[in-house]
Amino acid sequence: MKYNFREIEKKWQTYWAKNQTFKAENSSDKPKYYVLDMFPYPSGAGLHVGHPLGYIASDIYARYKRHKGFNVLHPMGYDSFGLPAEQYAIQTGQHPAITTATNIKRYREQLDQLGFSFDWSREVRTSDPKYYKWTQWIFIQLFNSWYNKRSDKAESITSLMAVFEKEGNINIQAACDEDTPVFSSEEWKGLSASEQQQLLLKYRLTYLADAEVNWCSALGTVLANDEIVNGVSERGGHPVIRKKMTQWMMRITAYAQRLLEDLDNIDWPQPLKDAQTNWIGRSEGASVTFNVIPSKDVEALEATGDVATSRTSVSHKIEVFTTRPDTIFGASFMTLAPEHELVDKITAPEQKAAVEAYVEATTKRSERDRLADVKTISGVFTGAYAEHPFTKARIPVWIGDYVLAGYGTGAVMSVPCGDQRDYDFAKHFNIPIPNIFEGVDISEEAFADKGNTIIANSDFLNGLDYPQATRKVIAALEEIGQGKGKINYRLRDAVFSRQRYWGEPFPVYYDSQGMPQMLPEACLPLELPEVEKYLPTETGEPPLGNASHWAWNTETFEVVANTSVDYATVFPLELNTMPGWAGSSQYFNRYMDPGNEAAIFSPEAINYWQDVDLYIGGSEHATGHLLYSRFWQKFMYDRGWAPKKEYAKKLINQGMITGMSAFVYKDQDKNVLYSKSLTVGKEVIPLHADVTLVNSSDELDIAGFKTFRPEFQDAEFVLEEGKYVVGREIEKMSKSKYNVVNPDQICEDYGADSLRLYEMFLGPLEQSKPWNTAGITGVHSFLKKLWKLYRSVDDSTPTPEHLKTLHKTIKKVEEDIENFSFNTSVSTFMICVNELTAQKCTSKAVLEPLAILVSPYAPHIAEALWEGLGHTESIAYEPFPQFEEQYLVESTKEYPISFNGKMRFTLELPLDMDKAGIEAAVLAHDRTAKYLEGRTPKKVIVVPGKIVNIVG
RNA sequence: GCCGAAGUGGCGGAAUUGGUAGACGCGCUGGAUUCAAAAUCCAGUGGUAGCAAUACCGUGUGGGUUCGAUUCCCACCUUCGGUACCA
Repeated sequence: MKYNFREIEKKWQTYWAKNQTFKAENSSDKPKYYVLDMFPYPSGAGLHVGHPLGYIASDIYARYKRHKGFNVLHPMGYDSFGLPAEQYAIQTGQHPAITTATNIKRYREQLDQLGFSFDWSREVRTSDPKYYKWTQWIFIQLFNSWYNKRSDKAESITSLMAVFEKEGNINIQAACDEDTPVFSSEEWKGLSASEQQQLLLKYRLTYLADAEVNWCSALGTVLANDEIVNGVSERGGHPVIRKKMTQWMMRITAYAQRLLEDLDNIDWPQPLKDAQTNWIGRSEGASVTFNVIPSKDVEALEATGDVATSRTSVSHKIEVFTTRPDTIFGASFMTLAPEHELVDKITAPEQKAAVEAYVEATTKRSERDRLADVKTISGVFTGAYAEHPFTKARIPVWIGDYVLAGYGTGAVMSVPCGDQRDYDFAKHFNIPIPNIFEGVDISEEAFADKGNTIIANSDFLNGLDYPQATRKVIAALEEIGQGKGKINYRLRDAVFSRQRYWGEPFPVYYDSQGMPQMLPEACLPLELPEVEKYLPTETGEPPLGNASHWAWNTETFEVVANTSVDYATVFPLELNTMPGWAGSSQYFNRYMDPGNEAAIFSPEAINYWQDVDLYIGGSEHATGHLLYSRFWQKFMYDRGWAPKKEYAKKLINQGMITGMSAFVYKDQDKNVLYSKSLTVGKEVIPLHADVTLVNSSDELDIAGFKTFRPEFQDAEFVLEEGKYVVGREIEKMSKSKYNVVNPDQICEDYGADSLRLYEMFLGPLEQSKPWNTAGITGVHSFLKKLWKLYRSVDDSTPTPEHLKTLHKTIKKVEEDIENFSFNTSVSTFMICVNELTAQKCTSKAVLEPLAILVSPYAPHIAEALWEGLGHTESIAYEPFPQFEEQYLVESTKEYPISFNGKMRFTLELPLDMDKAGIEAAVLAHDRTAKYLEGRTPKKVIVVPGKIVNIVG
């Protein structure tokens, strides 16, 4: 009987669905194991062969764990809010929900045909009100929480209010806004309700703030830093500018230190941890306050030369952050960011025009321009001076765009001898460069090596190295009240508002004072309303401003809010929606109890499943989803809802499968296309050709190409050796590059099992690799051979050779799966089948366990073979075979040999060989003999199966 | 610039703690089968020299450690990711 993969795969997919073979229960005698994939955004283009790579790997592991006796949770869902569906709605008017539903249906068909063992009964969709009810719920919890730095966790806002009542905020240590004033219990009580709310906003974990945001006018929305690539939007590549807007923010910075520290406790790829570490960007140093000398005093100072007079009339303070407080005596100027709030206040009248012109020029420059020419040094003197905290010398205050408003305090003390940017700036504007390092030449460049520093010309720091000087100067600064040790993070609070339609609505309304209020939980979900059009309103409101009717639980709201007025007008609702990462930040926990309508998940469910054991997905989410979700998890942990600080023990980044694009070369001026090697010395424009029009020897189907691109109907094709040869280049798989290979066609031609095996066979899971369909015949013919092997199975006793082949395979496959080296186990299967075929093995005792081994990789054929062996149940839960060493050493035994603890090699020796024989064999070993020449070993120590020590 | 990953046949890639480099697959060559093709099966396939046995050279480059290095150390080159004036 022929290997009819179409029939087999269809049959077993139906069987699994019908019998709910992979449904996971929330309790079991078996140990639990949770295998998670990053759920996809269902795009209109459907899946290409690159998408399932991680899903195949996780499916193999999930199936393997079932064979190993675990209760496996392996869910799948859709991250179904997002921009493309909305853009499509703007263009066509079709509601994003319809687009999304259609796309999901298509995704589901494609996923189903690959034979994944997902528990579909737990599917979630982030755009489903039943799901986003809980996204809104988390938002409310964040709003009702503050971060207590003493207990180092998030706590309920009511505990903070209780403290305010009692003693104000004098003893509170919290993650809060920089500008939070100090107040007493009396002052607090004296405030109006909305003034109190205003203050509380400074503490809440999600808060409303005027933030400098990345505004993309083409998309009509703000973007997070990780949604911007090279200064343009990740989606669409539109320009992005800085703009101040009132936005919902997430106080992720409260968790900066814990997000950093806990990286040590999770088994995630080092490059990904490094990316998060850099993104959080912890730097240790000091904050130092410089007093600005009022400009009227400056002239007096110059006249008298009396530095001390300025002490009495200090007005403004400049706070800076520095990682090198030890170099404070080398500070010869200060630089403020052009956006710094003091710029207006301290600029001297005679410099006003120049400063204003400079500020104007910088704000006009787009982020992109600023990035493009980082090498140009620019800046302007403010005419103001600050006073050195120790020497009391006057230091000129400059502004320069190399100082960023968004980092630290937006101001630096410039130490040209110790920092290259300060050095370049000083050189450019002829500012003195005092040298404060012992025995270092700074005539050409700054000296920034803090490991080799001995401080000089620095008063009480002379002769100290970096750590000593740092400690001493911080102590001195604290003493005079002009600074302290400080840890600064690059991580910013996350902007959480998007001016889009297709996202989660905020469960927020604004009261008569304009203060944000959370909807009562009973009103959730606040459903996304219907709108006439998906663009901003005429008044510039986000698309939700077009909504006339909001679908929310009005009755409940009336009861809870105790009002029966027409709140839709009295209480305006928040019109922004949440960003893409909102829905994906707790989905892994929702899978544990997806149908729960009373809670995001039950305590029983999360206490049973705890956390994800294995998470597989792309590394592109390193500083987005994978950071935000860790943040929310820690919040859920702090508030007692989740039992684990980290939600994923182990994470693997699967590599990208790239496409092999094909190019034709058009003459720049004429309608002539040159074959690849004829382009030398010609001005040609490379154009993408559809890869399906190119055969395996890179020859273009010219007739097909003319149909594909009719504008070349009459073009002249210049051939080489009678062929038009295309150029090849490896690029990301994308519709626009015409290099997409579709899994449907491959399933049709070779079957899902072949595709699964081949995707694994392509190379190491974590490596990116180009797709090349040609090689699939290899794994496909392996499956055919496997099928053939099971044609005549009998109860014959396996020979030692059969058993050796089998157990060798068991051992290798198990090791490979545990190490995620799926590519090499496919090779192992091929070797196994070739050997068993050559050995004419028909023994059920060998073929039965082999079917189980193959089952995680090629589940359909494994089920069919299993059935052929006379079983009536699915193979999915059969115990994984155990290998036995004895079968591997049937005829010979391998002795790894260690010589003087140094020399090591492996000898294959007969099992019954005695010591003398082994010694002789060791001496006969040619490489050993070479070394042993002239040195007679006294004895050979044999530890069976382990080590042979030759003592010379 | 900084951080990270990786360089092995014509191609994708194997190689346990340092121990016969190139497993397995693709491709290619030759053969069997066939009227012919597809499919299948068998043999060969890193380079150079040689009829051959065999010899020499070979894991990005140059050094080093070692009886022995794809593997460990140092320097450099290249490619790919991430990040970018972070004080």
